[in-house]
Amino acid sequence: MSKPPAAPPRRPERAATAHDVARRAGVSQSAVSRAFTPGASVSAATRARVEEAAAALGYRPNLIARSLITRRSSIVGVAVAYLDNPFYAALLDALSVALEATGHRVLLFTARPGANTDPILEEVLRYRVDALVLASVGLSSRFARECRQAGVPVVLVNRRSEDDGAACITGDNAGGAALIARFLAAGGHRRPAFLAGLEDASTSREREAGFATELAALGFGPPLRAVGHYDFGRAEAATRVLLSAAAPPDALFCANDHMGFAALGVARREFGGLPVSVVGFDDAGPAGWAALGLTTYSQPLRPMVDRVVTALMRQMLAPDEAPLRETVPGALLLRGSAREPHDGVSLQDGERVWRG
Amino acid sequence: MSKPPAAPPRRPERAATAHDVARRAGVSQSAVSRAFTPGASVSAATRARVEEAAAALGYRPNLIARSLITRRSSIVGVAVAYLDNPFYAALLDALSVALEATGHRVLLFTARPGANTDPILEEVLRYRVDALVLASVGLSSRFARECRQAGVPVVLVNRRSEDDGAACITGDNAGGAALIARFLAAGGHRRPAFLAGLEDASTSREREAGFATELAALGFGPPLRAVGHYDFGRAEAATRVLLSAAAPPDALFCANDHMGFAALGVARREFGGLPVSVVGFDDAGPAGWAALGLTTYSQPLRPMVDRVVTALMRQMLAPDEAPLRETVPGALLLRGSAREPHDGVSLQDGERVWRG
DNA sequence: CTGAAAGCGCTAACAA
DNA sequence: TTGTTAGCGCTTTCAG
Repeated sequence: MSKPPAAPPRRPERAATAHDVARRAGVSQSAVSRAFTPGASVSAATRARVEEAAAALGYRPNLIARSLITRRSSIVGVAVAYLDNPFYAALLDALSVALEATGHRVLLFTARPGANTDPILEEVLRYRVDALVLASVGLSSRFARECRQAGVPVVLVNRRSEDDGAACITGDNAGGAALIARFLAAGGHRRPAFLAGLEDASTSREREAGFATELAALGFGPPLRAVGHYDFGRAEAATRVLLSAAAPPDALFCANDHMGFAALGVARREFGGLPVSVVGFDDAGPAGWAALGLTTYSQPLRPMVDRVVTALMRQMLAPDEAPLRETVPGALLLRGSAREPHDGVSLQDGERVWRG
Repeated sequence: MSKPPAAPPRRPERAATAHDVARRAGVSQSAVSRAFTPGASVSAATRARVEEAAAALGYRPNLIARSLITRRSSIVGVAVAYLDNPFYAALLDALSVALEATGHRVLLFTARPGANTDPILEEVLRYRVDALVLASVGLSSRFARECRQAGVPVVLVNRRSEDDGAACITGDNAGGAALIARFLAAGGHRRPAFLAGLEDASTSREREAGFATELAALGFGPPLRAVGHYDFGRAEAATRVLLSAAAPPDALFCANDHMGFAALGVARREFGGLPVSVVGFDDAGPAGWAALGLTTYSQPLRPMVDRVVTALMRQMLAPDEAPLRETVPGALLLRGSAREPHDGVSLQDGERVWRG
């Protein structure tokens, strides 16, 4: 007769607690706590016994319980819209890495572009996050006040808030757009057009204003215009409308790269005979792919993320100082999707750029 | 004399607690708790008084405290590698939405491709997450055991684990790769090549095996081969090597779309004269962009995410049942980057597909 | 350096 | 339906 197979190891009813470890190690529960607290004063002997018992029991300190008492969760709430836009995916990636380096975790909230984000933010505050980062997500002034009252620092990325209680880190929307206007003019374009994102997004508005103002200064009339709502399909449709016009534009500045990719596809596949320059904004990953090659004004990821983390830390350490409001300069990267002026092209970090 | 400006409202030392609300509403603290618990029995009158007091004090239930006692955090840990790969960005987006619909939040962990993920997972378990989703991230068998002991369901996406304690949801690696082999053969290609991802990733290995096996069955010798490590730059370099050979391949099956985009760029920009078909795997967003048009075998996002959520729920409700292990079938989407056979092309949901 | 004791803010029996 | 009571697992004084 063979022995019956051993019963599978029953999962314990509950995870081991500091108490269990203490009992097994023959020390007090607070000794266990201290053994797992970096700076605490524990003798080597105690620590060793605790560690052994902890290992035997598979003990893992409960961070939930810890944050209850320390009132710090080490969690940063991050709300992102447009995760299908590679720029925001990359931003989230970089942000997550940077926050992990400061000992924080990311609690992710995906916001739907049009929708009201207040309920989401309401929810995230219940988790007692240490801070909030909103990437291309709006913040109502009511909610900004609530966050201030709750003592939760807020950093907006790529959005400007009316409320000055929140830090804002943005790319150089106005400057970049103006540079693009000069670039297109210098390249000999006569009929520039603008493809807008969401009408109520500060990014799209600032880029359009910068573009139109500079064009006017250069003696152009108001540019042609269509709205892509920061949506790929709608940007394709808008591009079709623009290029089908009796007098189509010879240059198209898209409010972001994501729409630029859409415009590029339509221009190349459906209007192949028509020479139209396409310029984007962001320098999202695919813009640099050889198969696409989208000329674009960059929002440099690393510097922006660094600023976000700095702003966060500053507000956590000195809540009474004014929040950081910074504009991070980018560069106009020449990738081939737009006809270029003869002058002003230079090399920077291996990339061809235009300085004007 | 004008009055001095009113002092800015001092942020309260601490957030209001259920106790504060109770005192103000003239009820017990547990009444407050019940007023904020969906199914609890509270009279309309009590609820009204509580809600009023809560609103006045800006009270927000502390979810940390709640999870301490309920032992459920409503948080799912999600570890993702390759967020720069649009497929995984979209997967995360869809997953986040699906989990929010089931009342869960996503605690995000970004894993670096090569690195050991155990320390990260160790950390995430301390947050007492209700479950763990690993997207293209490995799970050591030691860690799989730890999760089982801790009672934390684990779902792997696009990874197979040796350990059968974790649920696995994958695309049809073998079937898709075999279909691609038949597709290329039917299209008249003579020298197919394979661009591998990471050598130790189950995705790349299964796709290569399926491809090579089917080619052999069709009478081909072993395909040419290069390794791109699922990295854009290295995939470009590998493509260059393949296409520079004395007898270059006339078709290139890339282990994923991300490398396919790299290959497409190199093939089109650097080897324009050379007719080489490129096929990917995933159907990542840009594959469908008109400007790129990558023919690829899809891993359908929604069905996969649905399965992930199902697997998660099942393990949370019935921890003793065997975890789900499912392969989600895709389709070979014809986007123009590969020469096509005359026969077998059909239409499905507005997409041209090849069924073989 | 160590242990005892007092909570963090909340939920969940249990009586009333 | 309500209030009372006892913790969830941990950190943090405070004595010793």
